[in-house]
Amino acid sequence: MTTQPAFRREDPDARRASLVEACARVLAREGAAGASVRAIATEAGVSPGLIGHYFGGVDALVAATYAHVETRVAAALDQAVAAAGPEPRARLDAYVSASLLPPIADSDLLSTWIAFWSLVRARPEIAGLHDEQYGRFRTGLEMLLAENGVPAPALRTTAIAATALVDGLWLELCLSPRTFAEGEAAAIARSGLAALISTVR
Amino acid sequence: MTTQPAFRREDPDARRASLVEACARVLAREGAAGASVRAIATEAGVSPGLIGHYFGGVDALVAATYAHVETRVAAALDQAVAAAGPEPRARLDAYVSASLLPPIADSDLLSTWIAFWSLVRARPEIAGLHDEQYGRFRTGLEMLLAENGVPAPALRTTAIAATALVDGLWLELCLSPRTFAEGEAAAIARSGLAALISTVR
DNA sequence: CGGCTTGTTGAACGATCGTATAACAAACCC
DNA sequence: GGGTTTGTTATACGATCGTTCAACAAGCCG
Repeated sequence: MTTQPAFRREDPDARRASLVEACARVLAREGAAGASVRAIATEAGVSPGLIGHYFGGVDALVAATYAHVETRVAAALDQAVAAAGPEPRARLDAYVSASLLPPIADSDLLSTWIAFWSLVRARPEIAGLHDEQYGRFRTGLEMLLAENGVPAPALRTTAIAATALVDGLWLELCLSPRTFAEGEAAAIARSGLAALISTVR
Repeated sequence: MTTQPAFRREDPDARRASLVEACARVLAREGAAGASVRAIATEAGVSPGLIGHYFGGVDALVAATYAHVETRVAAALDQAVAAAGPEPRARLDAYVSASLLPPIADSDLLSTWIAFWSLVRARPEIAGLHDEQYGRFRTGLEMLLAENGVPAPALRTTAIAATALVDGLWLELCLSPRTFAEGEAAAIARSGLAALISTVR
């Protein structure tokens, strides 16, 4: 009889990734209040001490989880835009629609965002992470708007308004999906965006 | 020498209100993670057991705090609209501007909102509270939009878009005020709203 | 003034929190 | 294979969590 190993030594990056994914699952299932070191470690099938070993604390793990999820969202949006073809308007619509349809418009994702927002308010050093992420989204949108004929002077404010429109819809859609019919939020965002563009062009 | 009373018996409603206000202060200062029974009781100058006595648990107190803060916000918005005079467009602009200027656009308020959003996700029975309040806001906005010539068929979607625009700006303004110049968010919201209206009228 | 009601206290409870750390063992090198 | 490294486990620790409850006393009523 061969005794199987009690545990495996994983590649550090793979281990970190699995902890991040476990954290995201716990946040989605139990909310920010339930995302304890023990709960996350159990979810990852790992000893509690390992979280301290890799991240030093829960807050850093939550921040890393947010960064990871945000990266995935950005990648999904980029892919949606790329798949929309060369037409500027189709690209912009694809960006907005993808933001408000699964898998990005997902209640579970909101849990990660809420946990991170709590951190932004409580830990000033984490606020910078949010500013970076928000700036990245806005810059991407500015490029799409420029393609669509929005003049440079109006680019910043139009992008801010469009981001707010999409974020506000996304938030409400995640908080109470029953408010909207299938795909309604995306449709509202598309026509709202058209209105924003047409008056500034 | 007269010994002063060790405590006072307060009117139940007054006591509830003072606990709610203490909860809001703790949420603003320490965030959702720091809003413990003991912290709130200390903030209110009261024994920990009293929170259980009046609210039965922390979650119910947070929910009551959200309801209270939301009522104050709604009252402030109503007052801003009333003070704007009879002109429909001025009333609508007043509503939007007040939403994005102090005291409503206040980082401290966001803490209460975040704590409540966490509850909405974790406690299904609390989700109804959110739906009610969101519906109230949207209905109020629908009336202002109707005054401004938005036709009935477009009322619902326009109000949803406008609410999303304002909420998205409010959220971002509270999370990182440095992104915006003084009053910039309100100005963006006003012109964005003008765009939404003009294309649907 | 004396008794009653009950708002309020403060301590105690068990559970769970985050972190630190000693012991173990898996993987690697020589 | 034996020795070394270090990823990993498991436990222990003190702090803090939410809740409960018996005792106390403030205010009211007869």
